[in-house]
Amino acid sequence: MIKNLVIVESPAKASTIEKFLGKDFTVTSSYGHIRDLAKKDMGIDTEKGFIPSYEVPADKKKKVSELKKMAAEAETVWLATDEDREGEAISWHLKEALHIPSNKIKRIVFHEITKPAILEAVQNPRSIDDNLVDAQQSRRILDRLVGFELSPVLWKKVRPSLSAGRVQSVAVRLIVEREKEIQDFVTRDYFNVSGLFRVSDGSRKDVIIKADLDKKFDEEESAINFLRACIGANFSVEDLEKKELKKTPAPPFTTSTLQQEAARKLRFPVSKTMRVAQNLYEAGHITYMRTDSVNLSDFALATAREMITDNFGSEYHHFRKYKTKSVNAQEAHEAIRPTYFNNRKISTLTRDEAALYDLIWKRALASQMSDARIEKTTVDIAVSTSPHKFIATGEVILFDGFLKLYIESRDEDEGDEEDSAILPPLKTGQPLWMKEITATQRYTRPSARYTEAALVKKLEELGIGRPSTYAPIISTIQDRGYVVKEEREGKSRNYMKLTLSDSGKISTEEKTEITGADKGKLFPTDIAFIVNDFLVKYFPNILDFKFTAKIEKQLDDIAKGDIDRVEMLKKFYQPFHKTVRETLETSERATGSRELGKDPASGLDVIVRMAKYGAVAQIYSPDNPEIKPRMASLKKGQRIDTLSLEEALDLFRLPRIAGEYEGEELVVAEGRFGPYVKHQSKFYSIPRDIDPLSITESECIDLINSKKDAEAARNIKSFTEDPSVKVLNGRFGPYITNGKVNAKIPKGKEPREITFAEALQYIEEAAKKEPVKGRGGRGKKK
DNA sequence: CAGTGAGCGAGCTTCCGCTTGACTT
Repeated sequence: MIKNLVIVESPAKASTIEKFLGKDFTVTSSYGHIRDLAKKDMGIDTEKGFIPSYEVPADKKKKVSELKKMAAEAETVWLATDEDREGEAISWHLKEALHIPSNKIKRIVFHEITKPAILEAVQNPRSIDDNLVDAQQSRRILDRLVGFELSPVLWKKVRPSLSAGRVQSVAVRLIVEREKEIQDFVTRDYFNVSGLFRVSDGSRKDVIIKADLDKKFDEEESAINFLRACIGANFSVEDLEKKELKKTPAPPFTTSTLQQEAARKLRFPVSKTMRVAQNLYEAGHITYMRTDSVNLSDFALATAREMITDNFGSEYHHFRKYKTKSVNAQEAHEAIRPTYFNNRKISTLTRDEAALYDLIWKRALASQMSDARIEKTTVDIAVSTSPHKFIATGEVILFDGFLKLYIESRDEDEGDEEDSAILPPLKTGQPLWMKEITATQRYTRPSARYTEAALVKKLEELGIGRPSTYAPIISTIQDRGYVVKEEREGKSRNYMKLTLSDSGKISTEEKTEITGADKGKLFPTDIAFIVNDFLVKYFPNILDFKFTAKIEKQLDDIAKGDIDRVEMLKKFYQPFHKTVRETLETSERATGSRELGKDPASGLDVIVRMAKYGAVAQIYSPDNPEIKPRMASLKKGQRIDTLSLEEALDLFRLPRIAGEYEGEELVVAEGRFGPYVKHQSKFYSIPRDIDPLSITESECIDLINSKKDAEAARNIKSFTEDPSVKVLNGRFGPYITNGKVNAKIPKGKEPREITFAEALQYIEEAAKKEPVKGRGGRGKKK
């Protein structure tokens, strides 16, 4: 008999809480949601008030029957699921699915796992908030309607098995639009001017300071003119400004900021961050890792204060309460922090766990530390022959504060880091000597492609997705073939560097740099472009970046009891469903077809489009179906949106006939393993250094003969009794084979002297030793 | 491994947000 049964969502949470509550309480967990909409007929009756039909998924059946038994035995059931929309719904589902009578139920909530918080929650039970549950059900139903009506449209109009949804389709849109932006970007070049100046105050050694010109030149000519003007000019300190700056620590981690920092500082993919954080959480080292809150418990604030004063002194402590910025935060948990700040290092952790723990520890503690105070000096350097000025900056840390512990990293596209050195003491009017001035050609850059973490950040800003779904979204869009994470090589590009030296000479140098190389970024696939264009065209409101925010507002109104759930769903579904029906009837099949131009040989049209087995280039006549179209698959790395006419025409240059040998054609073509020559139904790979488009007849014949020679050298002995049985020379020395089984040759036996009978015998013995070779394929393929 | 691409039709795919394990070539 159980007196008090407490149900929470997470088993790790359950064991912690059990310790706080004492003997009269048994604490168990639901492992998240226990029911979901049925798959059949969408699980929603759209005709009659959007009535959902729920069922317990197969992998939850056991858990639910366990919970049912416990609930029946208990005097009181405390539903202690999270204090947010989903948590409220889980409590309601528990009540319904476990058939718990209302008078046995007490609903309690807390958003930090500390003893006072739990005890207070038990003192203040309430009942289930039906409005909040309604809001969750509306969210769930709407997502199902969108996903299960939109996806089949894609199956029909684009390709089977594709998917669309409120969250994933917007994530894909972000990536596609960024890629288009990059494609359409027109680079501009300009010249950056910087100078090195010598400062001398007589007594000490000369000091060199670096300063940048306040003007960028669009033309090489004006850059050179400026350098010329600097020859023999006087340079002096025109103005000197000192300003005190304040730097404030970042708030403690939420799921999204943890994912971003772990990506920048530790190079973790978001999935790894979550896996490692889960380990730390289950071992009791950190608080819950799926949270949108920056709040710290009173216990955490007090222990942080103690830790900081003891280790750095009280001047380093600054009490701070952070407010969540993101609009849709539900704040059911604390920020991510170490459970105990005095656990600086934990010896039992793996390297990854230790690195992530260290990051969490520092960030949480630094958030309670003082601001850093920095003195920033800006020096304007006048040029006697020009109105432009050089500007040098220097920084001195007056008080380090939180910087003692933690510096937040920045993304590469958030602007160049200023190199602020320490400046020597300077006075207004002081002369400076020019050591060198350089004008370097630079190019403007488009926005950077999304990394996983940058996409999470963007989604969070738009209020799309939740802490528990950020990592799964990244996997989903990759699993569905919309996005690939990969490395792409850049191109080399020349730039000019003009240098004026202290001897008064200007030299010009041409240098090269690599541009456009990208690593670990998210790239859209061909199908992503096609699906996105299709969805944006026919379902602009669903694909609107503000769609989720609009829905969230309505869900809030439902939670407040201001609007009715059925009304809200009806208002959304009626026009949406109408558009789905019309799109199915009227829209053209989307192939992402692009016209590239004319084939000079035939005068026919050349297009590139998506076909059944992938992207193809096609030469055809749109007016005359009698002419059979020619098609060729795109090669790896080629994409519909970037393929040029020349590249498309190259695809049709193979297969070609390179000549004749022994009365048969030499066919040159490209296969899965690269280019090959086919002759007498045998295949000969063409090495990398020969271009298959220009390989000659004699080169083909050489290839064939050298392969035949190699095979002859391999063949030690064959038998007329059975031509499949051979003695061959392999990588590890001579062996016997019958095409299926390979056998070793006993020591001391001369390979040339093996008889047919001996060969058969060795093969039989070898077959017994490893009877399952090639048949042992057990495990299922994912 | 060396190429496919017509058309028919059965039966399948698919959403988001809560939670953890169970799996190895």
